[in-house]
Amino acid sequence: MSTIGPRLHNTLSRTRETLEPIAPPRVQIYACGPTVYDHPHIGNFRYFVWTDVVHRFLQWRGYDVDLVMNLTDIDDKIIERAEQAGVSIGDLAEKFIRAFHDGLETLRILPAASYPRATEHIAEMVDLIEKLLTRDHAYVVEGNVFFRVASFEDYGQLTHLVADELQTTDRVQGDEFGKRDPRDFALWKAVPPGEPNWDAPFGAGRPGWHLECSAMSMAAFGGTFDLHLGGADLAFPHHENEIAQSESATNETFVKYWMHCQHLIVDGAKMSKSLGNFKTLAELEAAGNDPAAIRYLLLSVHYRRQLNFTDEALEQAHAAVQRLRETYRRLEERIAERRGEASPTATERLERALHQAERDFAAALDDDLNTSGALGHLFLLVRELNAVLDLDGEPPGLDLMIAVRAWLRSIDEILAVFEAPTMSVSRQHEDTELQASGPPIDATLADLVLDRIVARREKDFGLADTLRDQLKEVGIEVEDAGDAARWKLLTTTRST
RNA sequence: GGUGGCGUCGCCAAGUCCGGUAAGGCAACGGCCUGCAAAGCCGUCAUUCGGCGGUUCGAAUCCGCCCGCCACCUCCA
Repeated sequence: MSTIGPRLHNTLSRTRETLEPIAPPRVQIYACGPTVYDHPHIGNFRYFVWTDVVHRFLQWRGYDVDLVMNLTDIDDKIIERAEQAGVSIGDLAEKFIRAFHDGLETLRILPAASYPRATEHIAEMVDLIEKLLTRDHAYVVEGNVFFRVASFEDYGQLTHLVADELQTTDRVQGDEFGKRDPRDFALWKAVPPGEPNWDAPFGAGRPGWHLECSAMSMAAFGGTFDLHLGGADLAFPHHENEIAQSESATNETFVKYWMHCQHLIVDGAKMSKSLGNFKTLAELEAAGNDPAAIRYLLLSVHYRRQLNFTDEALEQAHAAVQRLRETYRRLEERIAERRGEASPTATERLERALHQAERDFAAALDDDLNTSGALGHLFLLVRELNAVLDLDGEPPGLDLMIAVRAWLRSIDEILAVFEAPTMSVSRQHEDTELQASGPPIDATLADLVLDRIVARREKDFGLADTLRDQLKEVGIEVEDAGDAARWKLLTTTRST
């Protein structure tokens, strides 16, 4: 690990700050997780992929990352949906927790160290409320407990929203429940009998939303920790309230660095069911999109910028991923061949490109996770590498090619887009073994690829072309490579 | 009304904090390679960064004004 940490944009100071963890090399990260009332959508996954990039990058950078992501498994929407569906809250939550984990796996998001659930930390939340009541930071109204925002002097430090300037919405007006100040928020909600509730000294009820993150982060890390992640929409009021209730209870600085990921929009507009532009990962997958292309698109735009998710952007991401994989594959092939005498010119050229890429890629990510910039530097190496691999009979030195491969593997520890499922088929034809490989397809189609190699060997180009057209019909493109053809899937990216 | 952000090549998108004369990807076009392709390579592709002023030897980057777009504003990542 280099001694100087990366610079990250801290929402608190609104500037880039050098990361200085409380107890290096450990970095404690708490990331707001999903409320499990529905299938996660692609916007959720932009955020989850980003938390993964933070996780993987800091790990790559030598930190010992301790990532905790909560699961909100009790809230108004969950209760509502469970009732509609006629299932228990637990079953509903369980179903969407599974969907969430499936999505993480699809997008190659590393598991967090733990996924604490709100319903498993009710006791800690009750303790926290009692502490706040004792310190006069909270008050009870008919079984509801509210946090008294006026009692916390620094309220608003994160988002700089001034109470008088806030737009009054119906939601605020309709949700008073006897609050003394509109800014006050529920720590504990008295609930009608019949709805799920937990016993507490101030009456049966269930916890307010903001409380769980304070309670669970404290359970994991104590009163103060390094880095708190969340979506842009959570800064206010969720995180503002977390700070207020946590610091009021502990008198400690709750979090050193806050980072927020900007939202994703679809075709230039906010994703919403009424606009018909609501996309879930499961739908995108079912439509035949490469998960790596989705991941690439989600991480290729700087996290503090809105990302416009379109079919065209997805296609472009797919093309970019194909290029990376193709170059990596060519490199592996060359390393395996080990033929030709190393050319000093090629070696020198590639060496320079590698060193530059190593330096610039890391520098870009160090500068507030500039993934777009980092990818730009990566592609400069890709071009040089391809050019050098094209110099037939004058390969770069083997050790250097191995070093380049090692570096590509290393950065893929962050990007996680190189790996692609493949299948291979072969056939004995006369005295030669014919081979073909590509992404998994139907065996009979793979057979046609082999038939085509035979046709080409026999110079029956008419048949070869017919077979190629036939395969193209079903979305498979064949690339000739002597007796070992490759195929790839034509870009089938479409979102729905 | 308040807060945050954005407007850079046909499309996507860095660069703006720390001013020095426009990364990268996709697409397109010409060439090499190929039986033909694909992939890859070589070359072409923004005298210009929403507009207008200002500061400066020099501005996409700093300052002012204006235009347009997006998001958030009390339980949506």
